[in-house]
Amino acid sequence: MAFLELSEQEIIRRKALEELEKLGINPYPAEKYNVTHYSDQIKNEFDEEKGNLQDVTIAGRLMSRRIMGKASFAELQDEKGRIQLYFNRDELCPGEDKAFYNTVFKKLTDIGDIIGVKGKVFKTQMGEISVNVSELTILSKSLRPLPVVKEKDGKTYDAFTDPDQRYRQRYLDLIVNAPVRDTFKKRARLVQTMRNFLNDKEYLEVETPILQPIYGGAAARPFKTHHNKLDMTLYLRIANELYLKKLIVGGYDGVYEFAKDFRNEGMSRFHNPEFTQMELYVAYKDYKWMMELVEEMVEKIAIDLHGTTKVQVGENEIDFKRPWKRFTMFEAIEHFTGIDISQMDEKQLAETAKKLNVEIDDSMGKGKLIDEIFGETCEAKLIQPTFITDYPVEMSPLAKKHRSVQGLVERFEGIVNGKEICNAYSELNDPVDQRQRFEEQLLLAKRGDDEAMMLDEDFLKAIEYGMPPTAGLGIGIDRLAMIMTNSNSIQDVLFFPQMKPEKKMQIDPASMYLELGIPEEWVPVVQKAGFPTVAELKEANPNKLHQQLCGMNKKHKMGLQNPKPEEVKAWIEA
RNA sequence: GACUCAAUAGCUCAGCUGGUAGAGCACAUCCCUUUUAAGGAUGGGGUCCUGGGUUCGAGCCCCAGUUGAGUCACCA
Repeated sequence: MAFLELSEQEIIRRKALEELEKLGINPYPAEKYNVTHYSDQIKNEFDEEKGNLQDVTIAGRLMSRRIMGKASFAELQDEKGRIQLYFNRDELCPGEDKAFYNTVFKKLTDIGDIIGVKGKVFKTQMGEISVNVSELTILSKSLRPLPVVKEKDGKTYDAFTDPDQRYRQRYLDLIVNAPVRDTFKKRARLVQTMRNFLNDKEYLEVETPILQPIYGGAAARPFKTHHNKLDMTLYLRIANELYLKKLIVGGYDGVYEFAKDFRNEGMSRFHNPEFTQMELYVAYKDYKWMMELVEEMVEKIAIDLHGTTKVQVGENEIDFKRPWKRFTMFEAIEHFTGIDISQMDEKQLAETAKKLNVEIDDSMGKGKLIDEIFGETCEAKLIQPTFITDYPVEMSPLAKKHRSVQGLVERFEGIVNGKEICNAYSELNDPVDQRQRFEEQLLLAKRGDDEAMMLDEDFLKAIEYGMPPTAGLGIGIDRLAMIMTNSNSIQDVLFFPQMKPEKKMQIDPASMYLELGIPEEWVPVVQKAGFPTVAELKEANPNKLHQQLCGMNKKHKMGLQNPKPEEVKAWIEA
């Protein structure tokens, strides 16, 4: 009953599929197809004077067709780009029988089909390098029409832009919007550069559990799940910090992991429930050393991706050239507000926050207040890469106390384009202090902070055996990818960002209709008539339904035998 | 979670004060020179997001819902 749910264009394509099969052409052949060239290679290597590339085979998706009698032009898109194809009837069909050109190519091939062509490269009168096709193979017939996007001089016509469709059907976005493919290549390159950089330093890439009995290492709400056999609650990790530090205890001097983390929080253009973070821990180092590593690594990524340290992000040109600006948190606040809060107590901080229109509540301790003031007054103004150092101890239960300033820890965040991209500490390796900090977190939790950390005995046990002084880093790969690809939303650097499921119309299976005595061929017609469920059918007016069904039979020329009115009545009353 | 905006043909979008649903591309038919957003002519295609309401009459007005986007909140 295809015509009831398919669009006209889909029906036409299905018919073309049948026609191909009738002609003995398999629209989905099993054999491998020997591709010799990519589109970009042909465009780069072809030399009219040399007359090279006289026998090439390429494969890809047909993106446009211009048919003019016995000559046609088409565009083929492969992974590397697009190239024009030229089809000439008499060259494609040298003999008497021109059916292959007239029928198979002209009628049964559509935009979106995956095809392979063999031919010789030449330059058209318009000067475009093209392949003169002598052999055409259909490799996969496309049954749905593709959005058609056209381009001229960098101007795009009828762009495929609906974000809902682009994210839910990312493959379409990738087929039709070339810059999207490039964004994800850049993201892959970014990860590769980072990995090479760390491997060159002989740090060990490791994997640690995603399902964790106690979540920790960050301030966030987790996803909760359940293991049936063990009958226990498990959490999807919010960070992998504590496991990586256990590996430092175990004697590796440098470990890192590209980790998918999961946080059960709101979504926005900067937040997806699952996101990727690279965490790195290096023994015998401190946070100052780590700052230099971050600068060097990110600068290298910028150069690798763009050939320069300067990257255009929205309206800002960001320069990742070392060294980056450095501010302590108190300096930054003083710089942007003119207020020195370094000596204030909790009460004074709360008053200052109010004065600066920073929203606060009673659950906030001294550290949280300072953090809020910073977040409100400074963060968005830090466009060029900047390190903010020396955070209040209350906000950083896993960081080592500052070597010279009371009440602070040795911590820094890297801020670029007004957003945090990384977070690092001199790791706390004093087990007595660590236990105390966890206990303070418990107090915060009692005060109402639902992101306070849980006390992790297992982790404490590990560092009680002794962990070397260690520098640790977490760097947000998605955020960094956004900056490096000039993407406005995290959804643009994730292939499949989290989306709400589309609400599907409920449809009862055909068997339920058959039980009512409805002939099989009429079931989809009844459903299409506005009764997708048996329950709804039970409410129908039999006379009206009967007329509706006969009407549809006529309109769609289905050629079915109309049911009698009493039969329709019997279905409804069955 | 709050507020604002959006949803119409396969795609991009018009649609006046409430009165017979439109364009470009895509698709089909016919003709046709190596064309460049690209040949020409003709034609078909709609659950106007869903469900209610107001009205003689709703794509348009009102209410509720679905999905998306933006801003804010939480957060990396």
